Amino acid sequence: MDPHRLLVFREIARAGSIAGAARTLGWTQPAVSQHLRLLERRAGTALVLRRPRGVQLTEAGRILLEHAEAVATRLSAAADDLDALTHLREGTVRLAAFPSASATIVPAAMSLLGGRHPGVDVRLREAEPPEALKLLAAGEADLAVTFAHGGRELQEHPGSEEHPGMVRTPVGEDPVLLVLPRSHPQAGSADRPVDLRSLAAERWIAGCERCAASLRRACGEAGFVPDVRHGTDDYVVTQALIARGLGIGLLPRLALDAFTAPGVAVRAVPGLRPRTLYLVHPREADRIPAVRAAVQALRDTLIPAPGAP
Amino acid sequence: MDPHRLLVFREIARAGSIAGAARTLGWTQPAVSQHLRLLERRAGTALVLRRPRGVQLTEAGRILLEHAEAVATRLSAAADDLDALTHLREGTVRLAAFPSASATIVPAAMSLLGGRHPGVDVRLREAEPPEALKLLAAGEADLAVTFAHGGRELQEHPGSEEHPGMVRTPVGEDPVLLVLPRSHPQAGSADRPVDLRSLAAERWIAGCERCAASLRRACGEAGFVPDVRHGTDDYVVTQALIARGLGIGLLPRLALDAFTAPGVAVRAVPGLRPRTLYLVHPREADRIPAVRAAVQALRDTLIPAPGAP
DNA sequence: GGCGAGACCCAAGCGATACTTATGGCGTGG
DNA sequence: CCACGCCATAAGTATCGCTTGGGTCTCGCC
Repeated sequence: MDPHRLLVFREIARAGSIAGAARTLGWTQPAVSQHLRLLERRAGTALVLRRPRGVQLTEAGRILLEHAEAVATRLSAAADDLDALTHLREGTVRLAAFPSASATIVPAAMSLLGGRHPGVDVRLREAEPPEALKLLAAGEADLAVTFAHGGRELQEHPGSEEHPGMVRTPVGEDPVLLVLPRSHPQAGSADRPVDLRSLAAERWIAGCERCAASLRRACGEAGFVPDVRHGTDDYVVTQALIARGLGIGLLPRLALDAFTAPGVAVRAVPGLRPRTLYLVHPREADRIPAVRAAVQALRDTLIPAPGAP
Repeated sequence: MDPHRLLVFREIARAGSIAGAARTLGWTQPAVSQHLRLLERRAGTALVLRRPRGVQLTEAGRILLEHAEAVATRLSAAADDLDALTHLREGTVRLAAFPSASATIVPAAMSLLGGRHPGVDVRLREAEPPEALKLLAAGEADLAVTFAHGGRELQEHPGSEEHPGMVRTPVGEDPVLLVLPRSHPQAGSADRPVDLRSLAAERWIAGCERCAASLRRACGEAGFVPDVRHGTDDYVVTQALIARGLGIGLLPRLALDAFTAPGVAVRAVPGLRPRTLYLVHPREADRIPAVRAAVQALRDTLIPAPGAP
């Protein structure tokens, strides 16, 4: 049952004649006639009776016409659905982002995207970079916002981040700042830069594995090994510990944008390498309009930062 | 939205890979790949993401797959329906037949057909030949059982029976018999043939227009003009009048097979031309299996008359 | 760690399919 | 009665679609 012939048959039935169908199709009459002939041969029964003023459907023709109409309706619906997706009247983007981004730039980008394409549905799942990459690989997310410590030239060992088939584009840097208790001797005079070497005797609070590694590397370059007393991924917990004088730590600016505890002071440390922010998605995912639009919204939020709050 | 490509896409989705779809289709891999590429080009969005172990559907692909499944289901249902019609598991024949046939041979043929093909639905509409031909021409009947008076060589004027595009095949002859009251002098001695000339003084009861014309022609050849007193199409009415001695008449054997009044006698008249029975249908209607089967059942009932009651 | 297997893409060639052209039959209406 | 509309058939041609023979990439296996 060749569906193309079925649609030609539908035109014959609608026009009431083979020549009429040929006109609406922009074909010649024998072309339509041959389609009908082959269709009747496969069917094993006459589908129309040739009458002087055109053709008349047989019982088989009437039944076939119902199916043809149903097929045509489905094809039209499919085209409509695809059109809605390509023109962003519909669509879904499953976004995975790490916590401090999920609290700051991602909501801003989602708002921007929602204004541009109200029909596009963005679903956020908060996930640290390694987990976000797993979600991408498993097909459970379309787009991930990740970060990596160290400057752009200092990339970590391949194999962990180098998921095959994923493209990772840097979209900005997030400076790493020193967080101290307000009562700390170096908490005042925000203009004067802090030398990391002056903090060799401090007790430290580290974050996740990769953040702790970044801390150790920075301290190592400053000539000491940090005395890490506590560890937590959560930047609210980190600041609560710092505010109580239980240690000091490094936090990226995005985390501090999301939340800064009243009892802490924030200072810049020259030479401290920022973390790099990335958008990651499967290689061909940028051919999905909704993903492309989400990428654009995130870039517009991050790169020129025209109206980000 | 090319439906053929849509079905290829369904195979890709089902197999989970382009190469797998190619295997089930018996094609090479690039063939399937090209179909997918064109489909994605027309769609304006990626339908699958190429992954190491095959492909993974995007949102657009998942939606398209639903439509593809629906189309495939419809196509399969269409093929099934056509198969049922061609193999006579289903089907409808709208039959038009004149009254005396409708009471005799048509029920027998319908019974025969019902035994051969229980799924075929025959719908009988009783109609005199001119009306039956109108039903055929209007497409409201598929097959007509008609008759024409006069031997096969003596056909009436064209234009009335010569409906264009209709084929008329003779399927038997129906002798015309003389019907007398039992009290009539010539009612006895059934073996002796009756000479029409001996009935010149009788009062006659005529049937329909064409039957009356047939009567007049037969009497004219016998050398007299019949004294027609009454007229009716109904062979029961005719016999009621005859039984009461109100006239005599000619009736075909089929009518007498359907009903013979107790008060009448039936005699053969040598030289009286029988009426010819015909099956009529549109030229191509014999390419409709159900019609062909109905024609065959009617012929089997009429021609060798193996088990006709 | 190099290397084959599997999956995919691209470009080019060829063959089958499908549409066109040309012609004739049939029925209807001016 | 002839001209027109509708349909069928046959042959030609052009397009589409599948194959062939390259290549890249990832994974898994020695």
